[in-house]
Amino acid sequence: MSVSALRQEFILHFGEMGSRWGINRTVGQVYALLFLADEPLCADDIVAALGFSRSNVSMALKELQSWNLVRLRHQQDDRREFFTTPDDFWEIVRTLINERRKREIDPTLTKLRELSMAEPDPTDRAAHARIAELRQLIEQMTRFHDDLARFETERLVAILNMGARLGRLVDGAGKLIPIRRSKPQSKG
Amino acid sequence: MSVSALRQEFILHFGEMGSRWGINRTVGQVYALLFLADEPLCADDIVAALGFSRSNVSMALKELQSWNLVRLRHQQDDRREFFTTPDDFWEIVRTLINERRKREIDPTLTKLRELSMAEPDPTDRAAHARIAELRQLIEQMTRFHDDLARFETERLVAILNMGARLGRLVDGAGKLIPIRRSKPQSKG
DNA sequence: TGTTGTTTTCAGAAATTACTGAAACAACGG
DNA sequence: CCGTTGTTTCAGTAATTTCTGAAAACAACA
Repeated sequence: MSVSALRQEFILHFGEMGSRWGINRTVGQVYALLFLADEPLCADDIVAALGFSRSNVSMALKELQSWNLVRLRHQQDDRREFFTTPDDFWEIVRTLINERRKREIDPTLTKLRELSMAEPDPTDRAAHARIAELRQLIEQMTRFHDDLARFETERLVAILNMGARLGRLVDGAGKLIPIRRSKPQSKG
Repeated sequence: MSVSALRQEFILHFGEMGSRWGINRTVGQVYALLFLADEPLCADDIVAALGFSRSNVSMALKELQSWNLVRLRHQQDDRREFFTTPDDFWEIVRTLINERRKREIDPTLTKLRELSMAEPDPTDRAAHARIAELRQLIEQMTRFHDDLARFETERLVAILNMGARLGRLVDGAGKLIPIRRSKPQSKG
């Protein structure tokens, strides 16, 4: 299978960026190919298009599945497995954020909770406090993420588009400006 | 220099997570050590604490400087360079986001802009459209980030703490709900 | 200028990660 | 049960990244 110059360049870019994104070249290229593909592809299509070994493609697909970045499809009267990426870009964004959080943040949060349990040695007073502060910061951010993740896409996009106007909700000292008839609130 | 059990565990964790975060073990451990340190450390302190070679520590410090994650300090009557991490956690968060964006997103945005310039081959119509859509999505998100990045920390934290209440600003169809007496606004 | 204390560079060694081909495995139709 | 078609596993190899020690470069100063 031949790949147009446009696709080629996109695919190669994803391959190169892969290492920065925490995936390898093969995974990056396979994802890019599927992302642009006009119809679902099977493993051998991918081998034909990219020239990796069959087993490498198999590994890459497994990795992409573990990231929830591809969907598996079966076609009528065909035993082969076909793969696509979701059509909805916002779904892809959500998936990426969730998976990265799972891999890059959650294990550290667990560790920080564990560490801030134990009563510190007197010489570690400051370090212990700093660990607790980091834990609180991460908890605050993940709580925010949990809140946003519940919104439907429309609402998220609307908030995104508010951009700088969000600042008007809050005064410079971090106090909420009352919206409609709710009571003013001060921060923790 | 000996390191307490608490610090040790924190440092080892950062070393292990390093590869997921796009830095290597040495860089992760050096950062963790500095993060918990009660006072600025020089390169030899780090060698003594972690047991890496002097040159490896030098590389790691250079890498951390390229990430803007450490501050360089000089002490009275001492030629050596001492390093610290910023005290302000939110500053660290901003730095991390900025640097990751610079490394993981901006190059791709540049590439996508380049690719969506060229007039596509007829067979690439759909792929071209998908690239353009991806470009727009990333532009929308980076624009949002630019907006938020201008806020002072107080304001950001207040927005973070609003969490789920942000959803009330916007109705289910993505329309802004008028705040106070401003005119209703519709999106894009 | 030379001396001393420091940081940086760099070529190669060590460790890790990515990739391959061959074999094992699974599902299905005769 | 066998053969066909497709997927996965795995041991070994290739490629890449990390780390080191030695040497070079640098900066401050007598």
